[in-house]
Amino acid sequence: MERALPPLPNVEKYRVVRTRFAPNPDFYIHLGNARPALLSYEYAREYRGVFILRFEDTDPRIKRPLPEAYGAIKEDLKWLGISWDEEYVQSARMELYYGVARELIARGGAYVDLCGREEFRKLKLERRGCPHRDQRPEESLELFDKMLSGHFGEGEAVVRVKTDLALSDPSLIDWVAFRVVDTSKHPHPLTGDRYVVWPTYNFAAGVDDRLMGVTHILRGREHALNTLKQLYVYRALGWEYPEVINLGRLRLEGMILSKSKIKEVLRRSRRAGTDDPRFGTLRSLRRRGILPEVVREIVLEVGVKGTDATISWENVASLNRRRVDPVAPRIMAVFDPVRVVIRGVPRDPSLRTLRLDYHPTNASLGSRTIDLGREEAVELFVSREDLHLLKERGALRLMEFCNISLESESGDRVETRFTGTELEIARKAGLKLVQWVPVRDHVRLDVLKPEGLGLRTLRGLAEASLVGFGPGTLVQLVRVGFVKLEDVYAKERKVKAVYAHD
RNA sequence: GCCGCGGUAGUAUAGCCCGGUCAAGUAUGCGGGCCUUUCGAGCCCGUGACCCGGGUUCAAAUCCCGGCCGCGGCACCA
Repeated sequence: MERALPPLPNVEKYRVVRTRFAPNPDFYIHLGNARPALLSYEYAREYRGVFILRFEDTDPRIKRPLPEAYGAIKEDLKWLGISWDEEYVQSARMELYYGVARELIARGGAYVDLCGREEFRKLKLERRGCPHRDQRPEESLELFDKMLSGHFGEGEAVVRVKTDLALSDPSLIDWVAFRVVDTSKHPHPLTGDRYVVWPTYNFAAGVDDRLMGVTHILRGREHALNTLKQLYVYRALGWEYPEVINLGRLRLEGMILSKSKIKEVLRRSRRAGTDDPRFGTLRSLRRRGILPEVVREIVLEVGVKGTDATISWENVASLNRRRVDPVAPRIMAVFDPVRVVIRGVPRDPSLRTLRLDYHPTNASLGSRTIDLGREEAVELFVSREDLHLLKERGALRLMEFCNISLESESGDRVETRFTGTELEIARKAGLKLVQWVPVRDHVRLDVLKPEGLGLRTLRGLAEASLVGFGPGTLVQLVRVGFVKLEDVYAKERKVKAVYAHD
């Protein structure tokens, strides 16, 4: 059951509701980004409004855009079921920002400051303005043009928005709206070295929200201060600020979500990709077989709140399992395989050729046959940990096949005897039901499984029919868990999969 | 230097704005039962919590004050 979203504030003030999602394309987006994205989209839809996607790529130096991220983010949004009506890239709107800057300076709402970061900081903490604060707008405009023409190097000149020297929070005082970035050294992936004067987030985002007619902003709580900053631009230009809803953070327990940590893992581990199953990126979740509906469900459940929420992986797995269980084919696979020889299995064809459904209730998934051959002894693999069950009780039930009892065991050779096919007898005897894989016909199966911050490859064997499924299929390995197939090599009889959850 | 947020069962959260319907809801976990050729899923039953202290009130998880603990953010990142 999905919770209904609370109504947006002051919708009646606007002709149409316009919301936006504005990621920095410096990296792939993660579950945390899904919250504002999904909520903004949902609200736009609910109010028959407009949803805008805006790439905020105005820092070619520190948060340098990743060329492939633009497309990857769009892909991830589509995966989530999000579509957008308008799309913008800030680095393509530079002239617009310059125009607004000129107007703001002309109105005395901003000035060009040549004091340098440290000097300004010192003055600011004493609540004193720097000399440039009082220069005439014409002077600032002139300096601004010099900035644009490349006259100043990095750190030599900035445009500051005039706020209030008496502000108790010094970080608000005359914040920087434009700075110089040496794009000959740090070229922007889209515009190269065409621009050297770049708007800061607060300027570009603040201006764009106005220019794009955004009515309701849903963004992270960490932006609370930014709203106050942007308000000075709005006031100076006589604009009215949109409605703002600050959202708390969404974390995923046991998963690496932060960009910096992901990048660190990426640096350290050669085989890790941006969709590494340990990450909380949307592509990682997708790779692990988490359904987009589940992400949606979680985000809507957590709701439109300013409080942080930590989602437990158990919860994610549980929600996903509920949706996946009815449609995932069930296959037997064993890990750490041990060969078990079964004597005395009748050569009855109905016993030696098993026809098994892929799902107990979902008939549309079909079935497969397992041929156990006609040799005197039937040989199967079971998992080593299940061998203990056999040793403890002296007997075991091989699922869908027969009951066996232990005869002898030495080293890796386990001799057992067929004792019948009756499930009821096994039940009454309290035998464990165990999955198995025939020796004469099976495929190799490697499952990549995150364990804490590590990653392990479980090497095992699976029923041969596994190669009949294509990459991307979610299958349930009986008594093991759900895995998503990644690579299926039918000829080589090998399958690679990623562990989804229990 | 400054700004802000939060502390509810093992875990994650709802409720708090607008005090009574909260002897606190949901999910997960755990225990038990039913069902089942999985130790899974489903269904049923059960388990277990309002950080501490003070105040306001007929009544406080909810409002106020203090304390303790945890977390986040800004200052030419977005």
